[in-house]
Amino acid sequence: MASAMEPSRKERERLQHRQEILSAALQLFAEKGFHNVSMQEIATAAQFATGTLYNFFPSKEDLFFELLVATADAGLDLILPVLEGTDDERDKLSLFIRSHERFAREQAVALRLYLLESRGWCLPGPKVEAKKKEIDARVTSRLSNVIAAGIRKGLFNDIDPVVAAKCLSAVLESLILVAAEDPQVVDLPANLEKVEAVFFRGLVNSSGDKRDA
Amino acid sequence: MASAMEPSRKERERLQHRQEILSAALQLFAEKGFHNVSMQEIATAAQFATGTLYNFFPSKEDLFFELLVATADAGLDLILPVLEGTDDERDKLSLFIRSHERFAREQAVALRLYLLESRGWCLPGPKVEAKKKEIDARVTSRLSNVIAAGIRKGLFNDIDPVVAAKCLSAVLESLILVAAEDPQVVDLPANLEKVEAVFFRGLVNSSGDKRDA
DNA sequence: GGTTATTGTGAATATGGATTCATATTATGA
DNA sequence: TCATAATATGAATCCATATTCACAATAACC
Repeated sequence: MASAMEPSRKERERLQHRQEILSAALQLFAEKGFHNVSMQEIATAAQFATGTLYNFFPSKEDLFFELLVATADAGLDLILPVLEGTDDERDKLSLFIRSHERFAREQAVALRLYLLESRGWCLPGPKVEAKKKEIDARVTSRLSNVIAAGIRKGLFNDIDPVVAAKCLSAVLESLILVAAEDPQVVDLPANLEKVEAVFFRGLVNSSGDKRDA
Repeated sequence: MASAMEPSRKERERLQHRQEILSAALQLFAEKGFHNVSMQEIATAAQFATGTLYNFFPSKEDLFFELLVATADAGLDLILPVLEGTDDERDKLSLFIRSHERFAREQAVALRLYLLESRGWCLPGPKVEAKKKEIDARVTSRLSNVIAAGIRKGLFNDIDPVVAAKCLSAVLESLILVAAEDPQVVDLPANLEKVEAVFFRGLVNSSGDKRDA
């Protein structure tokens, strides 16, 4: 048996199979939603037998939850980092908004999974509920911190940062969701710019004076 | 048999029964979502036998669809009228935003039904899809017309009216949905005011000059 | 009261799909 | 090559629930 260092070929293969199942499931869930995809379907798509799925995941719901967590975390890792650093808060927000384009492009499928299920009401389970709230809290908190900092520096108008943060993320989510439905039709970058315009002419203090902190 | 004028008692009773079924179903669907409510449950709640439901509605999906249409239309009738008239566009938008409080209060249940299902992905059926788009189009079109008018009059900054409209409705939907989940915790009127602040400082031309059309 | 039409009933049926498990296949190590 | 363990298989099981339908209750009309 291999040491703990190097995963044996067998272990790697197992992981690989696991990934293949997850990947097939992701495609299907994102396209049709939890309730409209059967384990049969997933198995067929992943080129396994039905029973095999249960060697990897105790239930359909667990399989789904694992996907949800993975995709949500990956998404956040793509979006949240631009809010770090000590840059100008306007730049951060602008970057944040624009980063949703890459997000939508690179993770269209994962995104659909996350947004569609997290907004709707298809799943029971306190696990999902909890995860959803955790994600929401993470985004809102980072975003509102940035906005609050901007307000302190006099870059932004004095507006409730939490409400502003929620507004912004609601808008971005809805925009991205529409864009994910038919990417050809929607010009996401252009729309993101327009959203930025809407919010910035609201948030940015129009008289050019800065107090600076 | 009664004339076409006066619905007979029998007819009225039948309508009444129908309403009772619809009402029970609304409560349940709004609370648990389409897939997590059984016809048994609805029948029990409405104090009928399972089979009786099928004397009124050909299928579970039809029952649901009927509710969706009814509640959506009622909601729109509550919200859209404030956008009519020749008032000041700022007032109209302000009223529009504030009218969501009444909406949330008076139609909390219907609202949950509509928002939860329309955002998620629980239902198949092109009928539902179509209705959803129709509703969305109605709201966006009225709203963006008002914004465009405001822009022409110099009341608002020159921002893409359609995008602005979509932003606003996305924000209001999300706010209302959260408020519907636990009405005690969320101070909806206060939040609506804050949303108004966010949007208005963005939309309202901060230099006080009006061009007027 | 008896006859017929309408409406309600709920057990029985049908279906879809998640989960299980006895078996087959494949890998591992001697 | 054989014995054993690990995986994979997919038909069979089980369950939930939408839908049906033969029958019962009720109302309408004579």
